Amino acid sequence: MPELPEVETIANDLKRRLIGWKIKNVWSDWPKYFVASGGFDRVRRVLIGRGIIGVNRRGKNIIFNLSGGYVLAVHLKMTGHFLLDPPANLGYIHLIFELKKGSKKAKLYFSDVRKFGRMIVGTSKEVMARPELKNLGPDPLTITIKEFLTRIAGRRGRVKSVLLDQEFLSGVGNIYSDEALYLAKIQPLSRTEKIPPQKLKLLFNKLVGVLKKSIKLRGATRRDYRDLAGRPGDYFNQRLVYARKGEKCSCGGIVKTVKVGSRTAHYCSKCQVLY
DNA sequence: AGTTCCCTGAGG
DNA sequence: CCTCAGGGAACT
Repeated sequence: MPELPEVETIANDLKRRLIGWKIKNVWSDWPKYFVASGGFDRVRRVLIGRGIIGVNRRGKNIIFNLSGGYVLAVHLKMTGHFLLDPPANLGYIHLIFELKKGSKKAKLYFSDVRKFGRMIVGTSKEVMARPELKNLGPDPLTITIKEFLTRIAGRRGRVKSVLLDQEFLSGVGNIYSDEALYLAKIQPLSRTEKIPPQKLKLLFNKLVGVLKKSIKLRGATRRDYRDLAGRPGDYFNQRLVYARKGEKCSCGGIVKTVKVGSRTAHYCSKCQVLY
């Protein structure tokens, strides 16, 4: 599911709701989530009793800052999402955090059909030094256009692959790379080194624009993504090319797909230019 | 730079 | 039955 706008939505919700709460217990029926952190038993020992003092996003990761300098980094992968005391059980719950604040109690559920999610637990220093976090590129919402142009000038190859590379920029995935390339009228197989500078500038502005628009709409829900309350995001209904194969573009062209690596790119075969 | 795999479910 | 799915690590 989740790309930058979805993870941003969840992280903001978590921050608003959970700061000041304490982890009382942790349950999981899928200990594989914790293989990279020394296993579930160790993770339980580390987490139980800690307070939540902050929640942030780094790329597509949610970072829980815990008392004592510890952090929990969560990658939702394809289908993971958090639910805080949802009105209904939405299923596929493989992890539960029991929380308390004074005499109040709450349960934070992790729902994840495909069980691809990953959790990393440890001291802040330890976790941030791990390659999956340390090697993340800058965030598209904080990088300047100048930095973006410098970075992309150092990259050659298919622009779609470069946008998806988390070491280039962190947070962009299949939906928003397709949408940004569509808005900038660049065909996804274009080589970065052949795209004119003014078009790269446009690409960056369109990328930032579409990410911000989706954050306002609380993300895109195709199937699994939900916010903390279990509500879907609205961007998917307003998407331009993603998952619109065969539909007509406003220019009269038809939306086609092409495989780029292991991903499907969607583009208008008429108005997007191949460089 | 291009597969393959991790998992499960939906849709053709 | 088969292919595909918003991600990314680990392999050639």
